[in-house]
Amino acid sequence: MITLKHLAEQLNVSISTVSKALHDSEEISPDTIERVKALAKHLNYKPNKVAISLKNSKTNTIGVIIPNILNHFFAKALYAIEKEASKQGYNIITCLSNEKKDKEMNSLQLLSNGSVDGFIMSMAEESQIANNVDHIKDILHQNIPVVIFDRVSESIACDKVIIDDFGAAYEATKHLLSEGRKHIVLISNIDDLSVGKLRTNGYMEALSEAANYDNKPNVIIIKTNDAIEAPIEDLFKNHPTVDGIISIDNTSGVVALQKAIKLNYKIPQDLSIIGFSDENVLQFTDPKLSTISQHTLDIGKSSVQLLVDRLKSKDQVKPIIKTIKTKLILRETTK
Amino acid sequence: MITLKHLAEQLNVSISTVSKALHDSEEISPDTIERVKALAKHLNYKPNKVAISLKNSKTNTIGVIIPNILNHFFAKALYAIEKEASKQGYNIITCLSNEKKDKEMNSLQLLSNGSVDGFIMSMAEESQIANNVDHIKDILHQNIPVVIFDRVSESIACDKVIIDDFGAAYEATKHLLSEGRKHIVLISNIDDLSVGKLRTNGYMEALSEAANYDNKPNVIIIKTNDAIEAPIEDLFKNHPTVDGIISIDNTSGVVALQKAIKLNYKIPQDLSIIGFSDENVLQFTDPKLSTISQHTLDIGKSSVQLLVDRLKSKDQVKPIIKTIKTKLILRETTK
DNA sequence: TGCTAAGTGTTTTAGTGTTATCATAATCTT
DNA sequence: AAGATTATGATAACACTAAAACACTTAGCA
Repeated sequence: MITLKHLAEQLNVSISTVSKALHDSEEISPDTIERVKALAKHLNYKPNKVAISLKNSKTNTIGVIIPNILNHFFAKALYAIEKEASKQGYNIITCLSNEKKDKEMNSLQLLSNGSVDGFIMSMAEESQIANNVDHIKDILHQNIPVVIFDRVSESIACDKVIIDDFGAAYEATKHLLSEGRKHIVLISNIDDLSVGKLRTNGYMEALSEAANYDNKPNVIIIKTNDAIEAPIEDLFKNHPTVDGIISIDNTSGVVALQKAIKLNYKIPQDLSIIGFSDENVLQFTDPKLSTISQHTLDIGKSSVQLLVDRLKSKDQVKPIIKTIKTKLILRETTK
Repeated sequence: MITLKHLAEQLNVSISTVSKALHDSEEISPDTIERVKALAKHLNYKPNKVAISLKNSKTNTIGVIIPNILNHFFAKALYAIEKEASKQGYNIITCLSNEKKDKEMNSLQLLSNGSVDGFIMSMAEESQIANNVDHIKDILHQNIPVVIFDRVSESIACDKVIIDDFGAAYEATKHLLSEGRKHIVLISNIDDLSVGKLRTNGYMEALSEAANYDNKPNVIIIKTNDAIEAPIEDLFKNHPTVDGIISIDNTSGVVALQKAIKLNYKIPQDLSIIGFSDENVLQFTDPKLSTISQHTLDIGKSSVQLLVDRLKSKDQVKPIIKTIKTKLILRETTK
């Protein structure tokens, strides 16, 4: 690795002269600047990032903690985070908590030793179920900024990026009601998560406000590691009259669609289905699934922007909560 | 941030003493060691990673360059890489080339300034089409180790992790032939990639070896950004007698399955379909897609192991090419 | 003309946090 | 009292940069 020292020795000048020359300092003669730059280019000199980080006490690196990269929502969020971070001159160190609180805690601890300037994260399922957030508060106490997106906790005072989960499910339910649906079921395999509960509440509220809706709310909860298919098959067996399904996670909707097709439901004539997710590989279903789009790219981008703003501002601004608009996208599984 | 200096001042000892005490040096008295450790723990001292990296000229960080994180194969590879790296005490800096050669080159350049000890990457589509690999060779010339997985180039001499693409497609084709299929079509939307070409060759070879197979090979190539659905609909329209489909990417197989169901093909009686990919969300199709599993977790894990070995060994071992076994997994879309 | 003041281009020094090496002082053996 | 042992401290090095110091030249002015 070429260093300032190498350049200085070859040019018979001091290290600082080289440093200043490379920074186009006014103090250095044009001639020297030129000679230094020529040699630097010739030897493909690159300033050592580690040394600069040490000097400046900042790394221009963001720690990103993702609960589950195999979940398309998080893959897309990571995509957006990387893109915006890169644009702003930051690298990202990626950690995958795999929904484990211990791994999440470990990653925060390991990177809070000067490795990163701040964190962007979404909470692991385990942390969220137990509302176990002390490890995150620890980081904040060390004055390392944290931005949490999607899966947040009210007990942490930091910047957050969320969507209006309640409103999104409320709107989707309203839509099915407006289609004249009489038996609307909600399917969730994320009931343990904050966002899951909020979305369920939105569904409940919309139904309770509906004047001429006679059926009781029907929420089918699928536990995290259970098979998705069996409960959905049971649903169609026990309640063949179901005519509206809202899936509030990003897989059960597509499973419901597959099963309904297999059982010869006419979609959307007999049955409407609304999923929850950005467009993704599931778009290849036929008919195409109507979904609530979370605008995942905006979520990722906003998270980076909040963090970068926080890193740049010296004075303590109080926590900002940014809500990203969702959009009900009607494709072919709704009337 | 708490430093050795802080501890030293508070304890009225020198910085070296503190450092030694924290490392359980024999030179330091048990009493002092205890006092130092107590205070360190109390103040939550963590050795500054950046300073240690500077001192040791190594970062324990791996740069990972992924062509497309929205592709399930790469998401899973990243998952495996992160897991193994974490186990071996390395962090990963993730860069997404988004199939662009420029972004790939940029990431390599930006991180080759001491930010990472080595790279794990899979080549961007652009780089691979043009066999544009000088930027990767540059890194190798700087003595920074690189491991390339899946999408490789023969003109680069470095460690690689690949699968037997030819053999995998050959075996799958053989299987369909053994089912007595008479019109086997191959669908590919990765014809520009090295792996795509190899897989296609495997299919061709298997067919050419088949004694009583009368149809010509039929390869449907879908260009990267084109819609997948139209060519597949055309296939069924123009060749309704198709009775075997091999998809060598990880999406077209599931689209073919959807379309076939819609057209009332009985699967697998009338038509067998084999996809190419690990299990993923697509497992929710009904019937379940038979696939060639790439053992993506092994690919990621092996990549990390090769890199770590390379980083640890002083002497130049010549490049290692590791081939991961694939497995034909027969589910419900094959007889 | 001679002195100071200002300007120019460079080097020296110090500091970022850590650790390895060498030095030193105090205590203990013999 | 010389030598060994024990505990601690000082220094240098990693690569870099900001600030201070240093020569040297030139300009301004009595």
